[in-house]
Amino acid sequence: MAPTPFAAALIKKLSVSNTIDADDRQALEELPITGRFYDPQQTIVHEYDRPSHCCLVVDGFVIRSKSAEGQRQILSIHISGEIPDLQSLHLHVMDHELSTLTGCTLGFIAHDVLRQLCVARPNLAAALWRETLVDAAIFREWIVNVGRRSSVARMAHLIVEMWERLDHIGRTRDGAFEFPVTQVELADCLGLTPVHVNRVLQQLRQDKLLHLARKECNILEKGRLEELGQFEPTYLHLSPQL
Amino acid sequence: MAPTPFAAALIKKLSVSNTIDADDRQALEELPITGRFYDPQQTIVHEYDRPSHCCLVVDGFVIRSKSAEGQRQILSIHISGEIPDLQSLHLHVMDHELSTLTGCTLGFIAHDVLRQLCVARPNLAAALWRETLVDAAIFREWIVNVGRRSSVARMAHLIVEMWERLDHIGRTRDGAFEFPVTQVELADCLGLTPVHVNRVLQQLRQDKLLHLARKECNILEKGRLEELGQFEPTYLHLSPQL
DNA sequence: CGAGTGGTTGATATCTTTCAACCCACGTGG
DNA sequence: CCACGTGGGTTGAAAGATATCAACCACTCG
Repeated sequence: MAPTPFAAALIKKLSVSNTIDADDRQALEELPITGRFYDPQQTIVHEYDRPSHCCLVVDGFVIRSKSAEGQRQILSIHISGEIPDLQSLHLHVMDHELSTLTGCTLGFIAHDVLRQLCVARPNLAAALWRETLVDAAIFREWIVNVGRRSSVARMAHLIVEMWERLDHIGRTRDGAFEFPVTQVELADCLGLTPVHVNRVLQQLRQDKLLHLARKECNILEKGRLEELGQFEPTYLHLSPQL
Repeated sequence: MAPTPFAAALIKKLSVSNTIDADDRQALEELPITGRFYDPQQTIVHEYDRPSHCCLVVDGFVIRSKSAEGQRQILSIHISGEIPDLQSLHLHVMDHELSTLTGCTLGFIAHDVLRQLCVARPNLAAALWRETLVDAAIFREWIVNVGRRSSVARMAHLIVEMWERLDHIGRTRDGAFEFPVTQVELADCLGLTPVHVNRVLQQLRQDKLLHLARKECNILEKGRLEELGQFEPTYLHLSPQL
């Protein structure tokens, strides 16, 4: 059986932080996944839902979010190969919303199937657990980001994080990556106002650190951006050894 | 064998959100755990450490934190029965610091032992995985807290969260609970300044919602505090059904 | 061509921080 | 038993960062 693009994305992403052997790989390739295309800005799973499937991102950007004081806070941005609602395997009620940022190709995997997989292949169970732990590590860093960094540093940190994660699955090209996000959405990631995001981006552009426009992000000075955002990649755990 | 206070705390906490049967319970009671007392403000595990044991909180308060722009951000507060560095089972390098807030009785469990337990008792593996997922859910709520809520709402939310979590393990008594935390530490939880925390607390005291003093927190009007902090308990997943 | 979405701008308001001082309770040592 | 040192809490004035409001601009799509 030829590997589906679904399994391929999942395997590629899992392999970044986990050791996946041939048998694991085969088990993943045989996983029944039903695909579906979603338009931008669509809700995939609502808060309080009790999903029976997990959602695998194959293409596009997916976000998790919840609201407070009428404003939305984006909790995480998910990219190809990730399973943003993997937690629903053990946390039955959704405590936040899952939606598409851009048009997305998604694959849905039944919870039962995943549970069986975890029993049959403990190594994959550990890998999936680990993925949720990396998720949590990123949440921690986002707490620091909105809690303790200035608006410019926040933006710099977010951009470098996205670059690092996308780079490890081969979705960057010389300092640039596709990032079709509006300033309103950036504001929702960073706990800022859209107007202020605009000004922050102008400053970063002026300082020749970053150019974000037309669904594309160009990093001009990665080193200085990292410094500005105090970016320290340990928390991404981008290697099976870490 | 009489159950140690270590196992007892762990079982009590796990039972809040998980279904633990008699065999599970026995397996937990037989777990080799070495106890140790820690003074307040001591580091248990440093950032970049590679721990070989997990740390079980039996008594006292433990925090996870990391720093940015010279300021500390507290990421979570852990209470009796929790294992704050359970993630180190699969994430080998610490991306943050673990330390005591108060004097603490801690129990240390070797990673190997926990891994064996997960293999031998899949139900406990699921329970532990679930605990790390609840952790992540709390991180998400904290992102919302620092990202989108006003200083007063932040404080209200934090206090109600602590009340709920402590209440479920029987550590509250009529609207009050032990909470030996300084204003500086609260500031580090909420992404605020100690001075501002002081003013927020004064306002909450004036409005007769809350009185926090002498290591004790008195909740005067739980309903209005919840409203003020927009507290919605789903994210705590405080029942095996959720 | 017109509507709509996303981006930009300037003026002003608000919230939170900063800084510097002061107070109070507690514990310790002379 | 008092004097002092210390940690935590409190206060006021001023500065700074970010939010708010209300326009306006520039594409793109139909």
